[in-house]
Amino acid sequence: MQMFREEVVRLLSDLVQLDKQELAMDLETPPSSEMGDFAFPCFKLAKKRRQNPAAIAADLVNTLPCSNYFEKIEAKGPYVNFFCNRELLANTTIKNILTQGKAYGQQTLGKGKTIVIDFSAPNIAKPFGVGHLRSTVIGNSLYRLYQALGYNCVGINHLGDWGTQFGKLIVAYMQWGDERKLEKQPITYLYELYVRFHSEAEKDPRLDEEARAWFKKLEDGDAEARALWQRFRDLSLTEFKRIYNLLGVEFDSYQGESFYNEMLDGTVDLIEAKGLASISEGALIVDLSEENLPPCLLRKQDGATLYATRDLCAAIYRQQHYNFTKMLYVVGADQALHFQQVFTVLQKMGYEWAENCVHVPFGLIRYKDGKMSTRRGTLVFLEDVLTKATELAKEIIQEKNPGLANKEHVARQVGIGAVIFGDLSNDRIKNIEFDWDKVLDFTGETAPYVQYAHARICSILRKAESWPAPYDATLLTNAEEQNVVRLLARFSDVIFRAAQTYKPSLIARYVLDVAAAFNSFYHQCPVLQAEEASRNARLALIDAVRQVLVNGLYLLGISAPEEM
RNA sequence: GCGCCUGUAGCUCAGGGGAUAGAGCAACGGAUUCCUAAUCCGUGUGCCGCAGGUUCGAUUCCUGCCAGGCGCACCA
Repeated sequence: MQMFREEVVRLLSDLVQLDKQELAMDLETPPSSEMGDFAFPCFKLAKKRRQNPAAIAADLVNTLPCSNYFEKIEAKGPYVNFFCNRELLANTTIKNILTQGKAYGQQTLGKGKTIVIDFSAPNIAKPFGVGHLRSTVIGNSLYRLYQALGYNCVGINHLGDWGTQFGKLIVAYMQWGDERKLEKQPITYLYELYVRFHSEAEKDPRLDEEARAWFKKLEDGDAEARALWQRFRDLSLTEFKRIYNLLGVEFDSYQGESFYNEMLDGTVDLIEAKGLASISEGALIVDLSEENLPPCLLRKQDGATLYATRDLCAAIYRQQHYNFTKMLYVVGADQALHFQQVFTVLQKMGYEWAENCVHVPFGLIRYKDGKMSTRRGTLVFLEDVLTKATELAKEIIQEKNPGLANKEHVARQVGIGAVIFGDLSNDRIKNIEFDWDKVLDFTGETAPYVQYAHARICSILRKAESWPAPYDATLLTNAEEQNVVRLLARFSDVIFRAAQTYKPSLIARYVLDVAAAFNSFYHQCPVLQAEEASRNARLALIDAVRQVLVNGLYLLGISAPEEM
């Protein structure tokens, strides 16, 4: 597609007083393929030349030189519409996909640059709820998107393994703890203790004080506190890794908040040395009133550090350690202010790279009656969701394709794929109302829809005798074939835009479009039954679709079973 | 009160300042001697929250208002 775009720019730039950059920006995709592949709007020229845009469009069409890239260039109202040479488009697109394979769509513009992505970051000793799914799958997808652009990616799971909550947990465990229960179902049990702590603390505020004291002890290296903390952390991490394994998510680093414990004093000293810190109401803060922000708290009255302190410390450490050109924080939109404060403090400290830190926010998962709360115990466990989705997928397989080998495995791919896709298919900024019926719906705009298209293609390719064979993609000129080809040609543009806007949803939408275009084609055009030349061209086409679906689903962190 | 985000079909949502605003779900009707019917085709629905502004052109950008969500000092 790029080569066609460049050709349009080349053709127009001789006739139009606009620089090539601006020209390329102005090019549009017409609303319907009947209007061509590229459109150049003449409104800007109309102003410059003080002439009717439609007249300019007509004029341009007459004076444009010929090019074998386009089979037709026509004026339609104020637009000049370019129709790609169908044979050439089909031929280059299919050839590119089939020769590049998994690499199709990838670019190299990030070569030599490092991007740090901070995502998932569940809290130790709390169950992995559906709320954490968002950060995990969005972050994972961004990781893969930036890899596809050639960046060196570092995925960091900034575990919530430090903070006052451990004081609470230690108090709760020492008061009501049961060794055997902990052994048996660590996370669930720790969760129970956590919920119990909060309900009891409402009656007895002294518990909160005790919790704060124990966290202080933990921070000061108290052996008893430390041992309990280590135990909770190890048990939790084991369970998290099981979930990540189900989701197919990996990290380059599990350095959580606790990792920075030893460096915190140094960070606070540094901020003080720069004259940015002050005491307010007994706490150590960075005043941000100049920036119109509430103060950033570095130390509580009791001297213990806070979330912001650790994030500042971590950012500085990561810059030194990874020398990133960009760092993404995939964290809920409810923490927007926090990141604004942290980034502002970094800026005040004189770090120019602060501007390369980006908060990638997303909406909350909510119930009909409100936000999910770990404290109140109104949490849906992610593992339950994954299990139910997998079971449902298995039932459907049992019904539709009882002879399938590997049912278990495929059911997991489909069920979990559906859950991931459900999260990724809409703009991340929107809140999601958690609804079992929707999570467990596999029809319409879902992962199974895309996976099914892929499985069908694989099935045809399996049945095709004497394939691969030489093919002539220039035969792919009918409407259904061209629709598919045009979409396939656009893949790398979509990857670029999705990465640039941090929106995996664009890939999800794209992959739906490709699957839909294929399904239309499938019902309209026979492949195996077609006369030989056409058969081979269509086999090449669907093989290309298969590859793009695999690559696209991969970018979302979803697998593509060959049968389902 | 201040700040950030959201408002598009009955529901859930797409929509790169541009041409006639689109999907899925739900409803109804059709398609399988043929490559997986988890599919496809058809039927209709919109003061694009409201009011101004910028622009040749605004669902898209700006301002104000309304509604909902979130946040605003010792939680993360």
